[in-house]
Amino acid sequence: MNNKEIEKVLREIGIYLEMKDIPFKPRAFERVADTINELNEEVNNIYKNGGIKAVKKIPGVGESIAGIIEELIKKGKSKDYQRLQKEIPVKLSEFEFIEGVGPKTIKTLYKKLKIKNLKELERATKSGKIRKLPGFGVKSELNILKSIDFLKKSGGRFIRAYILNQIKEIELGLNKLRETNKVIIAGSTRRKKETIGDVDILVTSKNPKKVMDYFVNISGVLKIIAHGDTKSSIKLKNGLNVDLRVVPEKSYGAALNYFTGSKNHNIELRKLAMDKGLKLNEYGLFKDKKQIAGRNEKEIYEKLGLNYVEPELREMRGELDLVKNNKLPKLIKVEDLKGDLHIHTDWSDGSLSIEEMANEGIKMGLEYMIISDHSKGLTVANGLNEKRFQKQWKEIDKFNKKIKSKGIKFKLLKGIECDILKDGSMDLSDKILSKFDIVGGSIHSLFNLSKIEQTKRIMKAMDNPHVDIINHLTGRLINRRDAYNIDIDKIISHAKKTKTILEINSFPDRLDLKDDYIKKCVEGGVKIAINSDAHATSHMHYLEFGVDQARRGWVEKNNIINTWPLKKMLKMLK
DNA sequence: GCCGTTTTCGGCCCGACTGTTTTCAGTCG
Repeated sequence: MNNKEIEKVLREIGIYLEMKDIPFKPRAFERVADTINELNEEVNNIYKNGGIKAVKKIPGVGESIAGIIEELIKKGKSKDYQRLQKEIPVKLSEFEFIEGVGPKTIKTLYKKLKIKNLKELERATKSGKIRKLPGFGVKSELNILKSIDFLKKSGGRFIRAYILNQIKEIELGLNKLRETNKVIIAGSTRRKKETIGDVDILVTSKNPKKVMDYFVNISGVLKIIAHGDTKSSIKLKNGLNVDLRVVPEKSYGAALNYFTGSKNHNIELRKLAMDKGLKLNEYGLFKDKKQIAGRNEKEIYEKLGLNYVEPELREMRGELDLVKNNKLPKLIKVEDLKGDLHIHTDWSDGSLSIEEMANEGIKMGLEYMIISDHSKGLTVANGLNEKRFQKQWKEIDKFNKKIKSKGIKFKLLKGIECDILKDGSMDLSDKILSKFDIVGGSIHSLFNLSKIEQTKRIMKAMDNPHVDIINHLTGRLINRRDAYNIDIDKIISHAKKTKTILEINSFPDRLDLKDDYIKKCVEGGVKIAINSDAHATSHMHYLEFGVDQARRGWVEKNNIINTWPLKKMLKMLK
């Protein structure tokens, strides 16, 4: 069983216990499910290497849950889980995205109407049976129906980079209001997560009602979910939920901290406050009834005896242990990038010429760019053979000469995105690969090899003395395609051994490596490049999202080779 | 069910909003 499956069972056990009104236990299961969701390592491996003792070291896992996990790994099932399923045979996962329907409601629906899945819920809603239940009414029935309708149309999370402009527009509108003072996007958007479930906006204002009235009436609203004095929530036509909170100025920092999350980071902060005899909520840090901090985030951390923690780090991945010793990383910024090592042109599947792409790089203030078109194996992308590459080099030389004569400090380099073939050999010969300034290797075929084969394939490519970088290592497409099956730890340690650089591909639906893997690279001393993989000039600005991803992986400037000046960067290659 | 450099027992983060009630349970973040 993999982590996702184990997580699901534990989370559902928690929901079942909640249905049965059992106190505290649901939280215990939920907590472990959250932890496993964010775990870097497969629980399966932890168990294989260290047995049940190692499993118990996972925070929140004790005697009982460790037993359940062992059972899941050994037998693929859990007696406790099965017993609960038998008692209330409901497809919990189908109800997950129905707004306003939680454990207690699911239980009532089952007990009174024998509703076990979404289909039966929809039928009952349409026949007006729900409104007759105690505690329900016409409105709750309608809400459930709307929620089901919506789920059919969309579902899932949004890629942050693709909806950022829409969010910024809402932010701008709020900023223009006379009644608002501070306006800031909090939540997972501020933590720069690759995908976001909803948007949290925070506003300070002396006239919250006006702000709320404006907000629920902005254009593009499909439905008003809540409309209160200090909190409102809307659903936009594309399905995105946006929450707005208004707080007084003196609570701005506390509220920002609270609504930035993550939830687990906040919970730990509150516990820290409690240890000091204080209370932390979204209105401030309090000693008895007196507010001692909360105007800004920094003073809250300070009063808790901590340095400021950047939003990207607030995921309970060890940041609160490190911050106590002043050992948090100094995160990379987008201005630190001096070059882009992965650019396509109309020589293969890009849409613009070498010169057009290069000019955009100059405009962005980059000092160098690698032209890295596809190799011949990728025929769908008009990949280049040796002859065409040699022709392309002449054009690159010509451009560099022209630039130099104009006195512009910028250089184009000769690169390639070379296909890694099934057996790990490269699409072009070593002889020609040796002539490029920089060689990137990519997998564009045979995504479904076994874990052993795929891992071997990539490791062999790394062994090639000319392959400097592995591009988009795991091949995932967010919301569309899973990563290939690889042994990430083995590959990262092989990258270190062979001095191969790993790419953070900045394309919003790739963002490959993902943050956990980036953190592993940093910890393992593997060098990284942040590249745009641009096929048009607009894509070149995606570098920003690659940097965001890097920051979530605890990356400092020094970990990234394209923060170095050209000469030094080239020295870091094989 | 989990956890502990005060604790192996007695605590467990906290508040807003809705829809149903007529003081509150359920949900959400």
